[in-house]
Amino acid sequence: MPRPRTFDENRAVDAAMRTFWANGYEATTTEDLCAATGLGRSSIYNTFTSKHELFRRALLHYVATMNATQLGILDDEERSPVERLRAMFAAVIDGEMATRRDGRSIGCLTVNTTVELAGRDPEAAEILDRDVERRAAALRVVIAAGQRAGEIASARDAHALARYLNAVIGGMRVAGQGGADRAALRSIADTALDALIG
Amino acid sequence: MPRPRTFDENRAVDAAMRTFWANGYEATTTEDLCAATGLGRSSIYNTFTSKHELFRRALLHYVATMNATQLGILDDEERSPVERLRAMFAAVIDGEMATRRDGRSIGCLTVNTTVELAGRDPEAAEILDRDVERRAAALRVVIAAGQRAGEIASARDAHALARYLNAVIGGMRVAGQGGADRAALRSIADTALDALIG
DNA sequence: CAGGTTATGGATAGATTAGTACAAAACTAG
DNA sequence: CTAGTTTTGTACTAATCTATCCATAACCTG
Repeated sequence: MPRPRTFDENRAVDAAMRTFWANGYEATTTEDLCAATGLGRSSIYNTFTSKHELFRRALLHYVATMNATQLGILDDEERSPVERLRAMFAAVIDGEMATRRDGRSIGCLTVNTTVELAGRDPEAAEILDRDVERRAAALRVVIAAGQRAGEIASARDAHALARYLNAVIGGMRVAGQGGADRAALRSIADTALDALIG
Repeated sequence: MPRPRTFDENRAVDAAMRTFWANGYEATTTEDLCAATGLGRSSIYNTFTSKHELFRRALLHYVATMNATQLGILDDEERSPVERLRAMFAAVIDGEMATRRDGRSIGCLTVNTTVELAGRDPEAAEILDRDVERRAAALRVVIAAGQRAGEIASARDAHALARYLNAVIGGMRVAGQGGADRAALRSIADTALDALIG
């Protein structure tokens, strides 16, 4: 009996995600969100209750989709461990290039949110912490497999190497926002793997 | 004949810098800046003309002081090249620990600004680009010296290695804001150097 | 087709924002 | 001590921000 929605909630969250991603939380206005989603204020507040809650949904959507793609690459049994790490870096670089405009990328929403909000938004911080842990766990599995197979020569434990690779990815994201091009990012990734392969 | 200022302009810029550093550009209000500097609105606008201009001054102050300290470490002729790189990482880690509150650091103002503003603030972007270039240049000198001395085994050219180290530093900054503790940051730095030393 | 329920659009509220106007205070040079 | 200049505090403006209110439209079920 109720009047049904004329829009797809997931599409709206996706559009909001892209806006927050490109502009950050504070610099995104509710009107920006209306324009991006094509919805009116009423529909947005009726569906998502607040800007902050819509952001939370957008961030969850991001980690569930974008970063999940990277986890899929790490889980790909078809490739050897090091090949998976290379593929993951390649995906990061492709992502940076895909969002490039005026010589700079918009980076990664989780990195951007860590920098802008983690210190004063516990809800966002919790989502980010969980995501980091998931990524680190996936990396540890691949690294340990690589060590067993002899592909990874580093004697450092998988925990430390996973943390390190996570940091490198974050650094590449910042570099992309700072204007690094594909060749620069590729050379960062290649160099980073030297620490594992030797 | 004119009435003199009762405050030190540099101290005001420094206080503003810390506020922008901790909270970001957008989330810092002019009232925050009044509270942090101890000045009234009139004094701030009379001296700095706008929030944006004060931010520009604060960012310049940051790169001139905080990052200059790191450049000083890289130029320290007393130490061997690799020792300089280790000292630089140690300084980064100490900096992250010094601004830690509630388990997270506030990172680095240049990284934070790259993430929050570089894409839509050409003035900030220019300052950041120059700073990255200065840091990369100093790193290249140290790396080349290390390669000549045989301390750095990597055959990659100094440009690529400098870019890589810069990215790692940025990644450590993000990790610090994400909650990484001293041991975690130290392990990232140590692992990162494996790529140069072998 | 009618009744109940929700979605929607437009107007609006209330707070907060960056920035300004202005008068009075304060200082120094003569 | 006084004239001249700048600083400074207070009050204010105008815009913008998030969020809400309410009347109307739209839809499904029975």
